[in-house]
Amino acid sequence: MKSFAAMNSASEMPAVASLCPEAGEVLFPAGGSGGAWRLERGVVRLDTVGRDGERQFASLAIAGDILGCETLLFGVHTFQSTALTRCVLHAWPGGPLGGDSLLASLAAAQRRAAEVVALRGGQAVDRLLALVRLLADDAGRVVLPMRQDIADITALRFETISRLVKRLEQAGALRSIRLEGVHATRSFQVDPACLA
Amino acid sequence: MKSFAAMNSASEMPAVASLCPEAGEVLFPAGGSGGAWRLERGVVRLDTVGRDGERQFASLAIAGDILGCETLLFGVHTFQSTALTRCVLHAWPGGPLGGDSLLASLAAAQRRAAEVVALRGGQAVDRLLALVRLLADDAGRVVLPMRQDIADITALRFETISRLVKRLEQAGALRSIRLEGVHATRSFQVDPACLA
DNA sequence: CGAGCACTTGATCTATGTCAACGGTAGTGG
DNA sequence: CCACTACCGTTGACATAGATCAAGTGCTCG
Repeated sequence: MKSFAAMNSASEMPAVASLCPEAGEVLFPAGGSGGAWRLERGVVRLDTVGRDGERQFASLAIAGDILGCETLLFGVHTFQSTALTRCVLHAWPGGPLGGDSLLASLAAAQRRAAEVVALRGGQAVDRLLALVRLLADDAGRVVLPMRQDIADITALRFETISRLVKRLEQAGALRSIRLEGVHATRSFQVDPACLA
Repeated sequence: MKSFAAMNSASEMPAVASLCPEAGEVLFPAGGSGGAWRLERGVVRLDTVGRDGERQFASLAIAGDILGCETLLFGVHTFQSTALTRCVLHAWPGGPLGGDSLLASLAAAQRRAAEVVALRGGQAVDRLLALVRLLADDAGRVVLPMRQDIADITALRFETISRLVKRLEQAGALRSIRLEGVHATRSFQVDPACLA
């Protein structure tokens, strides 16, 4: 399977400086090259991939996170990355790579990892709400990944996620909104009381 | 914020060059200073700490992992670290800090984080076995953390862990052994078939 | 020798998983 | 524009892994 990045870099001689994948697209396969990127907008899941191709959720990247930092050392991606919503990425680092930006990236990765770990413990509703909080923008709007991806992230089942989202909607914690180019069941206005 | 270069100067080197905490000891409180350390032996849990002092499991460090890398940038620890078994740590880095060692540390942290995430999904027995595999040494011996800590790591309950350990013992997957200075219920020889 | 933990074990409950059928939406091709 | 088709999501009935509650037991260390 050709990756999004491969298709783009192959056709354009100068290395591309930004990517705009759609939801569902594989950005980089595990073991492939592709350099490091800063995720400007959107949500990306990282997975480990077994020999038989089965993928296991490993981590989450959201706006501001660095993807593929390890390629600067090994040349290849440790994880497979898949866009869960429409994304925007820029090549990273823009300028010369300093120790400080690496350290900042490391610290951010650790904090993100801790958040992902927290998404997999406790009551099911709380996990879903924690994810919603993580993905909501300043205005309290969220574009959720599809039910199955939420399930993979939270270690629950997609039927459970479906029921919980409905319950939160009926409780007024989420209000469905329509956003251009986004599946109707995935974009919500979050009740302010549920945030922070 | 202190710079990368400033933290590298001789005046900022830690006074102590190694630590040997016992199981249960808090190594560094969240928000405290203490520099970076390489965990040579043992297991350490990292927790986020709320205002009311409640701690939430965030990650795990095992032999070879770097603790408190972020102090090189921020000067303080992001997480509270607690020894789960007897440990040995050395100040890190020993020599001058290169970009490569930072990158290697970042890559290692990401892989460790993915493993921790995996410990919180799937059937309870499989999670416990995955942890055992993670902690076992080359000879197939493990010193497990206490039941409650295993429960925190795997997002299960200590009663469940207790039952599972017993079940694995009765199935022959684990055989209790006695090690000097280790609680009798925590050291095991792992059946080779369970590893790899 | 006694106190305090850590661990074990049993009985019972329930949140979530599982299975199965259906419904809606978005994209496709006529 | 409409019909077709694949997904994706919803919903119900039922099953069960693991949680919860409640006694005990037995290390370990003072």
